[in-house]
Amino acid sequence: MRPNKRDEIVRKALEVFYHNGFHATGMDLLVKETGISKTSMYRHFRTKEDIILATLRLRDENFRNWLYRRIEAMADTPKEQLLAVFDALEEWFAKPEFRGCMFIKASAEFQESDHPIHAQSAEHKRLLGDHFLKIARFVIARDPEELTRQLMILKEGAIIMAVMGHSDNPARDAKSAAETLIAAHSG
Amino acid sequence: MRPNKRDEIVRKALEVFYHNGFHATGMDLLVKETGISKTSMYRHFRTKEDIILATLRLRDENFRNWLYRRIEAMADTPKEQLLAVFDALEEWFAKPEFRGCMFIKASAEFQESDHPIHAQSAEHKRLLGDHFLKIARFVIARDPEELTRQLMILKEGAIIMAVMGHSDNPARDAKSAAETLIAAHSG
DNA sequence: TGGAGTGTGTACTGATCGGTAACGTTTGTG
DNA sequence: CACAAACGTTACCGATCAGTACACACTCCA
Repeated sequence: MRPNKRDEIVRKALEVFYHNGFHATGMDLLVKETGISKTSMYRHFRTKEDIILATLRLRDENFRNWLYRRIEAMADTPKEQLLAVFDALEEWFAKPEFRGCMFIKASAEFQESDHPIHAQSAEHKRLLGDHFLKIARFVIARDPEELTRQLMILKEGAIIMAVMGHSDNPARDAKSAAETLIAAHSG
Repeated sequence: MRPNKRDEIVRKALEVFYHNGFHATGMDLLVKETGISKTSMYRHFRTKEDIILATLRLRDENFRNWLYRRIEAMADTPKEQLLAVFDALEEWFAKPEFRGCMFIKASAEFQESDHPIHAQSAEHKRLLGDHFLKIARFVIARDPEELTRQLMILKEGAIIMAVMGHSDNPARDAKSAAETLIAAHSG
């Protein structure tokens, strides 16, 4: 079997789009940065938009897998796992390649809510929320949905503050807030 | 005095950039949407980037003035004012022209942290945080800085969830979280 | 009255946009 | 070995990008 060129395109394009932005990355730059010919790209994908969608699918898979496994590795109980989300965020923010959430940026560049790219970004957040909710059901009995929505708000807010804010450690702030909220919901 | 054309450009360009995005808005579209000639724009501004920066300055002024006055009108005590931020957010999210936070979008499209547009967006968040901190000092004595950072996280997170999320009312979720946090910090 | 300053409209620049055509080369497989 | 699919290279397409040049109209003020 030949090494899968399509996957290679998606893998490399992901890095370029994440680092450079979507509109700001032209196909010529994509060719230069990935070292893959334009002919090859358009043999596997109809349009630039299709490439973007494929990178977002890969990013969704990579990020959710990483986060889920990370919080499982760091914590034993469901409650500790919910809090470990913010420890994982802290690790993410510290990575040198950290450039914010790719889906927030995608939905910022493609704003119409019925646009495929926007819809797919929203889907990523929905899947994350579903996973958190499953865990939250083990932690509290009354209104785990509200707690989950609030934890999502903390997570997204921490990401924004990590990109734009002046706070040293938004993940730690968010985690201590999460501790308070979980305690309040449990009481 | 002639009516100030420069201000008119900034006012109208603000709407177009906010609705359409920065990279996605070309100068020709800007001319069409604003009804102002390209010659006139380049007489008042050297580059498109200068126009963007001017729109962000106006947006910062408009938004902060609106928010500050709104929470003053809605609440008497400092604690109620901090919570009224989220009532104001709810009003904002409900506006038909709501398209998320212009500064989050700007910093998503211009990612380099030393880019003037990115820096100006971060400055907006800093000014907001400073204002919240002044109020928070009246509410709690111990670590108002941390509470402020957490409220900022809630605010930014609520905006993201309003744009991408599936929750009905992220502002309400954020507000109830803020109530819990303030109570915890006060106790 | 007559510039100076400000505005519009149109046409233009070179560069870049997303995407394609043609052609030769490599590579896995029958 | 032979063939076909996959790949790279190069050149190209029309459209659009940010920005400029030029001719002309209006208004203010000396």
